[in-house]
Amino acid sequence: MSVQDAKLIHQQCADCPIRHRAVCARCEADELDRLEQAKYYRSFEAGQTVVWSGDRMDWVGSVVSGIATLTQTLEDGRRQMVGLLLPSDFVGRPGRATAAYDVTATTDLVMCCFRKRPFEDILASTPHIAQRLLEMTLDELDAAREWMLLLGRKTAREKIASLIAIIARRDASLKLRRAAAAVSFDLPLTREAMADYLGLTLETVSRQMSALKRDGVIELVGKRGVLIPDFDRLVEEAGDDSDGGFLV
Amino acid sequence: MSVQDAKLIHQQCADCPIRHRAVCARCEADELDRLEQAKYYRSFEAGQTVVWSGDRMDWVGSVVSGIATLTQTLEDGRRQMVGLLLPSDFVGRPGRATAAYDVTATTDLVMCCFRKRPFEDILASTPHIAQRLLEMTLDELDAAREWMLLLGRKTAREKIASLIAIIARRDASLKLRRAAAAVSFDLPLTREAMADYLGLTLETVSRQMSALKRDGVIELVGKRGVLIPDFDRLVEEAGDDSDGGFLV
DNA sequence: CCGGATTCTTGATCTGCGTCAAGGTCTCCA
DNA sequence: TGGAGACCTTGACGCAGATCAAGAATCCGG
Repeated sequence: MSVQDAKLIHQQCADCPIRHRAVCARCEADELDRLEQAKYYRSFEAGQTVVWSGDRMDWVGSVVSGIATLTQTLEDGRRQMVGLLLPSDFVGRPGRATAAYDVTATTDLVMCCFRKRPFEDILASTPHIAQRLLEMTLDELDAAREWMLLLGRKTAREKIASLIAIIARRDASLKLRRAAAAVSFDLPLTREAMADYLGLTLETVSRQMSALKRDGVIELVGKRGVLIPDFDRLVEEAGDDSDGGFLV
Repeated sequence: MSVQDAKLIHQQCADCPIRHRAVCARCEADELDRLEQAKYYRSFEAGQTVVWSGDRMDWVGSVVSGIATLTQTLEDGRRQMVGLLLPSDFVGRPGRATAAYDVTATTDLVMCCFRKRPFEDILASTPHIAQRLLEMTLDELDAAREWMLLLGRKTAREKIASLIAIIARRDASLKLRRAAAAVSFDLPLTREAMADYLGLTLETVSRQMSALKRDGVIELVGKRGVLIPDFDRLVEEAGDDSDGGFLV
């Protein structure tokens, strides 16, 4: 997808906190212009690193198209993914100079960015954006906490089922919603990335995928394709308490 | 500690987002009064449940004194703690009607509460509070992500060392700070609560505490008391990448 | 359509932590 | 001060998932 196409999508995206014109109906015209001037787009190829943890990061932004991940690494190389960024998700923290996590594009990626200083000014002067950002941050916090339950207490099989359910839910968010029909989609993550997300090894991920396939919970088409014949069955395997909620 | 004492502390607490008079220098007097009227204090005994997950929750609040925990539970009883609430920490989510987690007092606890509706009005009309809340929520999100790394990738020993380091850091936050002197304090959590926090069993927690003691990393005085002869050594055992950061 | 690189699957074996079980210790209250 | 109950420690054993090691499927450029 080209940056131009992505910008077009961006115009239509209702959730992105950075789409200022839509968010803020009350702002002064010159304020709007200031904001639009500060805005710029950046694109990355699949696999590229957007920023490394600890790097200076003088911008904030949101994902326009594609998928990115946030990961932390221990010095001996153990890696844990701590966030999955989808279109409209926000990256960067007002009031912090350096990146706290590695940000990596797992697919081709387009982001909409602001230099941090102007953005902070805007944040201070237009309450809507701070409030919208607060809401989004609270959602992320809920997602992170749901994920803590997964990491701390679920079995490998439950973890895999949870991840597939989560991806299915929002990949197919419109189609699905309790439609009993089978759902299919492509996993946007390698086995290794799944392992990093779930706190498992790549081998265990593969084994449990195979097990779920053997038990008829999912079907695999090629490497990345997944078909879910019975979504409720999958959710059951995920062992979710709160009906699965809506992670990320 | 009595509610009166706690209120007194509350007056002095600079971090609490709810201490409106201190936070907002620009508000109108009648707005202040409206806020102060809506405010009330509640106290709980150690072990009491503040709210159950799923319960209607028509208030928000912040901890004045004592410690509370947020936990999630799978239907078969597996429990994971997802938050530790210390004085000044905020509970409840503007724009949500029911509690998402069990909130439990682990020590005697005093909270400062607002009915949700008035609080939301105030939030909408006074940007400072939304911004302060955003900042706090971002901090919590960082803490949650650090915790995801711990849950997903650290060994039992590293988990214990991390938890002790975290508690030490902010329990002794003033005294410590690279002071080479030994630090000692009381754990505010039972072994079971520690296990729920770390995604371990109570037995494993106990075993690893003993192991750390045997290896001279910590000393135990009574059940709850901990003494850390060499803080850097402890941090090393925690395996932390980013110098341990500052969790919660 | 071929060959190399990546990514994924599967098997064998090992091990850290969970589980089950039996005491021991601290605390609190009479 | 002593006894009951909550809380903690330690041991023996088993198993889920990690680790080590081959292959097999898929992708991709030539």
